[in-house]
Amino acid sequence: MADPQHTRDRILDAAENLFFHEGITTTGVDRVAARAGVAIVTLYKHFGSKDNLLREVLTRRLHAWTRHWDDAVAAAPCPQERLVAIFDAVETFRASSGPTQWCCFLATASERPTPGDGISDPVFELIHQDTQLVTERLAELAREARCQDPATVAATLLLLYNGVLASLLRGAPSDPITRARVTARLLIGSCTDGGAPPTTTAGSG
Amino acid sequence: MADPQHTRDRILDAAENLFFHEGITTTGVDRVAARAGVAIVTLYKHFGSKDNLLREVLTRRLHAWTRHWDDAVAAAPCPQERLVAIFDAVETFRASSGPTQWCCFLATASERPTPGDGISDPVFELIHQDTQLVTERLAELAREARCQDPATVAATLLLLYNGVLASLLRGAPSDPITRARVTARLLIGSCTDGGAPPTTTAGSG
DNA sequence: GTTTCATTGTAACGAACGTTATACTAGTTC
DNA sequence: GAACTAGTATAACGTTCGTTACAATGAAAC
Repeated sequence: MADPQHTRDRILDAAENLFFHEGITTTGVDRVAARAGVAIVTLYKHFGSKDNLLREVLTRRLHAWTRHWDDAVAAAPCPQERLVAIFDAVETFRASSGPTQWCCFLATASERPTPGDGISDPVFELIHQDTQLVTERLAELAREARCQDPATVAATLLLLYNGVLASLLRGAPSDPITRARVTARLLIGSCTDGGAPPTTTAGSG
Repeated sequence: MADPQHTRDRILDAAENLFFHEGITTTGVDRVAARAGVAIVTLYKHFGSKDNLLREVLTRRLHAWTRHWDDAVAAAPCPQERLVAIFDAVETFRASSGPTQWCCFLATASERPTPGDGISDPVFELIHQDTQLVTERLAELAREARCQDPATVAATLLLLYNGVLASLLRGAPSDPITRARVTARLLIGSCTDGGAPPTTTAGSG
């Protein structure tokens, strides 16, 4: 036994599952420890506090999400499809990370009191970091796809992306990822010079 | 003094503001009472429990939202715009209900552990009720607007609607309501008989 | 074989929270 | 003025939660 990294990962896994399945405040540290199969003391030796644990969960998740998105973009056949690849990434990410029902960053933001005035909350920093990552990257991909107005396209795709995340929480519409893909292609097709957009968008489901 | 209805409303206002600004679990009953300017005992005389208070807050909010949406639909000049009116309703609803940052139903769902098995949670019933209301109504409006595939149009509008709510929480994109309106019109124009939409035909997923 | 390291079990502290009981005040109604 | 109503103030109970202290176990390192 005694592999610190393995223990650490198990705790992070348990926290991620519980926090974003049952709520962060609702989930006690004891339940996280129990789920991970470790003692509470071990959890505190590794992370120091619940808030710190949450921070590390979000950090890990941000990295994992970025990796999934990178892969999806790399796998896309053309610049237009690279823009849509964000929805493929949501799909594979969800498939890989188990039954986490929805976006950890939005869930955290909704549960947490907004930090007042000049106070900087490291957790909110992470949420903002996630938002900025998605925003900037979409704009960059939109430029590469030669959209007439990359900023607008990026904003609309971000809207669709947020819609997918919230829909997965709400349970409706039933297949938001497919809907987002179809809508995104329609949008991209209507605003790029190059192309007669494909008339059939059966897609790479 | 001594107007029970007024007291009741004040408590509901305070609860709505605090619950969906700082989180439900995070907000204590004492803070709600203090914000409403009433004693904790009065709060319990009126609502019996925190969970019951939350239920009534959500109920009132669902009714208010429905009314706003009704008005927006009634004010729209044509069937196509009646479909888009949901986004006008979000705008006026937000303007009227103060700085509540985001959809109370989604926030509640994200904070609350999913009820297991056959257990029925009245709060989750309300959330589901909200989802169903929006879904059915959008489908009905889509039929009235003579969309080729009303169900698909409704699903996409629901996706955009969810996107608006999540975007308002996240703070990006900056003006999600306008973005949603533009996207919705593009979508509706591309699938109704009447208009001369862009050449793309949205595949039926 | 002692030291070191990762981990465990138990117990407890202090704070916050949901909730209730008791006793009290002020206005309304008859 | 008695009865009723709406609300207040204070205190407390039981629970849960985040966190820490203490003593102990077992495996690897030298």
